[in-house]
Amino acid sequence: MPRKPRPRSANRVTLAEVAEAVGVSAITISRALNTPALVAEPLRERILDAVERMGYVPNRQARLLAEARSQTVLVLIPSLTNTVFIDVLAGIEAVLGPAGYQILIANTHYSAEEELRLLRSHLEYKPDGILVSGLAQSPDCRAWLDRHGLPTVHLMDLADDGRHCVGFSQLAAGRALTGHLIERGRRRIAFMAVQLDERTLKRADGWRAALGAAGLADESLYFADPAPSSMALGADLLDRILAARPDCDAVFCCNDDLAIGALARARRRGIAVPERLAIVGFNDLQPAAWTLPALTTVATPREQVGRAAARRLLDLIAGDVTGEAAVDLGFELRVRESG
Amino acid sequence: MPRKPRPRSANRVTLAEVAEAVGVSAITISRALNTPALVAEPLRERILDAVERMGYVPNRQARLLAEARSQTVLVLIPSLTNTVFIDVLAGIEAVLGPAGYQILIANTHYSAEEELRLLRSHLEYKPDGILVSGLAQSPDCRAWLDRHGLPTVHLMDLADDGRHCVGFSQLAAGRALTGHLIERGRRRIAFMAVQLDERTLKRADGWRAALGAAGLADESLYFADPAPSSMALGADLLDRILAARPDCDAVFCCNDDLAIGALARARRRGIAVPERLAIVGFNDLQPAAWTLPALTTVATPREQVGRAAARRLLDLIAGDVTGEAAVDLGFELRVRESG
DNA sequence: CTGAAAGCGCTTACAG
DNA sequence: CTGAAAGCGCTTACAG
Repeated sequence: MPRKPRPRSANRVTLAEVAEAVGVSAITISRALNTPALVAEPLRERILDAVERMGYVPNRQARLLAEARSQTVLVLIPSLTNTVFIDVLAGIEAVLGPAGYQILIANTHYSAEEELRLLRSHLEYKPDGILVSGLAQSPDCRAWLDRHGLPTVHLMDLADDGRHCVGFSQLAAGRALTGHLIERGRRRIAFMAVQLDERTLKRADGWRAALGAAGLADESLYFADPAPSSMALGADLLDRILAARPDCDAVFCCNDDLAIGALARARRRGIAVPERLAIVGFNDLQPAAWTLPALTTVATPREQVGRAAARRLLDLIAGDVTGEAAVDLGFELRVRESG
Repeated sequence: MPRKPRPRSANRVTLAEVAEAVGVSAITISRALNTPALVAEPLRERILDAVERMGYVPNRQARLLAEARSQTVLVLIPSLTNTVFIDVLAGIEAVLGPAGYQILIANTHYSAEEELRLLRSHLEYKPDGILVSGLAQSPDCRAWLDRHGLPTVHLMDLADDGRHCVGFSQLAAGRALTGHLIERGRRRIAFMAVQLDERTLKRADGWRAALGAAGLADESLYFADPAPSSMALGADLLDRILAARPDCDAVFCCNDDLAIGALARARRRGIAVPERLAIVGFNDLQPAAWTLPALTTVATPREQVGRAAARRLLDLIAGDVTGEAAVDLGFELRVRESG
């Protein structure tokens, strides 16, 4: 019994309709479009004319279903407003776009529950692979990834448990920046932590390691706030730090936004930077080079991470699992004027 | 003749396989998942158990195809690195995500050819609607949109030709900011234009209108560079402007990034801002409030534009075409210290 | 409450 | 060079 025809949206011309119009079978239309060499010249022209005239646009959903593939990659990132991930995304797009993949972006808003929810719902798109930023997935999330055996590459950090990842050592970067401050003679170096995601915590561990090695460890110089990062928060936290520890001579802000806010507040308060107080950031986003004094920070290879991770994922999808699991792209100290 | 089975990727459990395992028909599994009320309690439990145990994840491609809908919205934006569009995207996501839509982001890189190419290829996803930023699509692009009769909402600007759009008047904003500078006694106000997209050109028209009305028109104060925007470019253009017009007493930078670069350069050169030279930006991005002196600029309702446009699109998709075609969300002068 | 049939719009072998 | 048949994995009516 034929089902009742459902209303289709305007202009949803199908292959069958083009076929009927031209007077050939659907598969010939398909071939004229996908493997034109297999269709005789004059017929092909008539078909392409009809396609143009009728405004036919192939239905990708149907094609992918028939081909039993999705040509889709899922990208799980914790934030869209954080420039760091935009840069990573740009790198991913630069590699995956030309490779014909559709990128599905899921914003987890730094929440483990959101992450699991988004992962589960987006698995329905049957992605060929997944790019995840951060290694701090909930155990549930990891279980799902493992279970579905989907090629997965982690972004922006390094793991040593065999998971594929492309990034750099957040801990080493935190240690290096702190080491630089120590070398410059700073002795009471505060750490300003916000958001408190895995990467921030590792930078803090690096700060602890460097302070410990120099005999300067002082946990009362650790200032944490779980709120999302912003310049305003950096300014406010600077006030809190100086109120609690007026003897502090340097502040390691866990990212550039905080540092820019802290720097502005310090200057408004008439605190000499870097003479009286060093202020350093992390990431080397564009504005870091344009503050006065220019910000000392750590440059992170964000776009390269995106590109390398995308390439790695394409390899994994193709079944090539050779090579190191963890790809370290390093980081660079950018010593400018603020510390 | 049955076709040869193609290899399916690991863990691609299908509805039919779950059905076989449970010993019922596929449709019953589908019902247990989508309309559980229609399946008897004990059977439903057995089914959900099997689904969980087998790690079944429905194939959205197949579902959407069967339902003859896509539940997808295409978003065409000119840039991902420009924070303006990230904010708009966040607003779109906030509305469309909860509504169950998948957002397909296509980055046109400010290129009309890219735009047309991306539009054509993404039409294959049969989106239910389109969100486009800017009104400057190529005629080809507009022809495609018209022809396919897809619900479309334009972002961040206003049109008067009946197209649906949500934004504000770029021209009026440019005029207002220039008017403010004139009121403050500036007489030789330069305009720094980059990228030269439609929105920038309209801001420049606003600048011209305000200067003209005050009898201050001077086209030699218009400085344009088609290069992409950056703080470094803002700094360089400031040098060029001052070299050509050392008598200039204000610079209207067509966006905040340029203004931040120009401001930094001016201060490095020892030029007093705003006393000797006013420098103003556009958009009121986060850093604008944290420069020294703080940047005078125009606040634009980016996230609200995203939200309102998404809601508008949902209405259009639902067939509701009542209401004004152009929704003006306005802008706000943010007078700070730099001009 | 459960199922057999048909269909969504395409592509992949296999014939001819 | 072109086509009839079967299938991708799901859902929608219609029966019972």
